[in-house]
Amino acid sequence: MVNIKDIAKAAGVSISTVSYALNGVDKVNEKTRQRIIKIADDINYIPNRAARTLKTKATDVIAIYLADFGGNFYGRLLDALKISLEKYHYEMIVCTGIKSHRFLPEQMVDAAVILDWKFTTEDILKYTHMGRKFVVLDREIDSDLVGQILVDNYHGVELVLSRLTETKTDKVFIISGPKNSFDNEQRLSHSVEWLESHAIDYEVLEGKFTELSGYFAAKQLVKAYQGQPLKVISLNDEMAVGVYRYLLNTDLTIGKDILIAGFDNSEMGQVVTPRLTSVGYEIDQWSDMIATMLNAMLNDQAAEKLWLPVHLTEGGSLG
Amino acid sequence: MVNIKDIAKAAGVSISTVSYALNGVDKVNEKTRQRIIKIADDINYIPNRAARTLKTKATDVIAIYLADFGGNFYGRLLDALKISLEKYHYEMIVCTGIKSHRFLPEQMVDAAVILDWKFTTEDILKYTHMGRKFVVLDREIDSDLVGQILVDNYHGVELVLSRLTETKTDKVFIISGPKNSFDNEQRLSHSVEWLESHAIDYEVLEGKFTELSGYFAAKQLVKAYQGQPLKVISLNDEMAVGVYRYLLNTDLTIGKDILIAGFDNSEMGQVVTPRLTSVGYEIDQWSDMIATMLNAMLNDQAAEKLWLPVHLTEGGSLG
DNA sequence: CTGTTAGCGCCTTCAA
DNA sequence: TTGAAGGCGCTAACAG
Repeated sequence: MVNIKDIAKAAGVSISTVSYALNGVDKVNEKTRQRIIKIADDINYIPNRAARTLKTKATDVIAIYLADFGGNFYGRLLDALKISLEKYHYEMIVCTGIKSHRFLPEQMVDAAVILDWKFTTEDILKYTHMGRKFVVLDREIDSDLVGQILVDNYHGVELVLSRLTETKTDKVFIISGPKNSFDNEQRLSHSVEWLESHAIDYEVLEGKFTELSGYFAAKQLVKAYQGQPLKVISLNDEMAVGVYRYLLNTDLTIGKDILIAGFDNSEMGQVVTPRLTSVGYEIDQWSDMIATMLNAMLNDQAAEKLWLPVHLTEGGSLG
Repeated sequence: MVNIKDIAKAAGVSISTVSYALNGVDKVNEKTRQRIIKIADDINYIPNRAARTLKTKATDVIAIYLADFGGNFYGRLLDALKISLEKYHYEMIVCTGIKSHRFLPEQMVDAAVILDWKFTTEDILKYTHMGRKFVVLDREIDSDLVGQILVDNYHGVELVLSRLTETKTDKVFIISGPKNSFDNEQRLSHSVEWLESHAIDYEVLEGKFTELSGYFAAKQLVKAYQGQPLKVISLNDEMAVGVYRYLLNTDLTIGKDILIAGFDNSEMGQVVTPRLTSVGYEIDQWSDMIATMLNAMLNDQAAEKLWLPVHLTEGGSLG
């Protein structure tokens, strides 16, 4: 593998001159720089990252941690993050599994974005004290050293429930998600709080954030139907779509007999009829906030805790 | 950040003794080894990966390259690969984007699995000659230095078409996928060959491997329907499910008026009614083959070209 | 403007 | 069984 020494030899200069030339340090004659660059190019020189990292203590690589690659929700965020991080010249890698957490103390990556409930807060704090930088998207941490950018689920719940209960409401059905999901916990607990404080009855149907689990929840809904429109808040869109699908086999219709809203403003929800009313947020905005904060933190600015704004996209599913 | 030197000082030995002790080299007194290990543990020592890589020229990290994280995100394969690679003690990272291709010549990763049509064969061969190892899943390469493990689409097409044409067949509709997909190209070209060699008429409806594109293709099918069952090969399951969905709005039914089979044996296809007949293959087998071959190649054994076996899972969609 | 040199943290040969 | 020392490839003072 060709290295800086080979170039120096070929160019008849010292290795430091090569290093300066290649790194654009303004210390070397323009002509020799061009000559060196040409040679480097000709022999296909690419710097060894390990050596550079060892010296500079920085990799400019940011790792995104996921619990697993199942489901297909995080695809859009990952693609957006890739673009946002590139604006700051960071390279992105995606990791999963406990063992890969080592990359941080090993100094193989400078920082991490956490979307992985298996990555313990304890470890995050430990590595933070080793100089690694973190932005978490899936938990609240009581530390001003850890960046936090969270979907504003509180506001989202309020938007849905106040809209859903504009007309007289005896009861609201909540289709919940899996226990280990931060978003589920937030949406669920705030829904319950909101409904209790407004003295509205509710019932929780347990789901898993999958279309299939929404499909099964819909069976319960149909059973509960007694001639009056049923009001439902589904804690994500996929499950709401499952409800749509189940209702195709019945004579109940969305927007009339079943009034339902979801979260995430997913593509799926935009395609069904009537379109699903959903709490949305801008993925690109999220990824830009993340990249900007990481960049700030890597330049020794303070971490922050921010909420990602949400809005209600109205379809016809609330009538 | 604590290093080998700190441990040496704390233990009152030299750094080489520490290195031996920690790496299990059988050269150091068992008692001092235990003492050293204890100290390393106490002060939370974790070796610096850049330094080790620089010295050993190996990272034990394998990169998986994807074109993007959207659409047909290969979640199941990635999760399986993670497990298979762990058996050989390799770490896995997932990368996307042209710039991250640099990780290979930079020697940040030892090997790569390619599922990314944007990663050119030219670059793969170039990096191969620099000592990096590759297994490609999305193309055939005329080189015995590059590992290749491909879904046996030829056999898959034969299984579907011979089954589909058991009864008298005038014409077969093919719902194709996107141009840049290797699997699409193989399935499509072999379908055409097979049908031509059997003197059966065919028509290609262009799709994109998405449910929505299948939905649109179904409109064409319905137009073409003239009282006789229509025979359809969908080059993946998602599009076939799109056909199911569209037909819900019509009075044609799958398994009677429309006979359809797909590829990939996806979860979605197992849930619809009637279940979708589909060409399946074992993801775990695929990931094990990949990990085993990579491990062999990294131990200087020859690369191979293998085909992943397929089988036909019968649902009711062919009647 | 260019060269010499001292490490970064680790592994490993050679010597004791 | 342990230690000293060289070097992996690169960067960045410091000299010249």
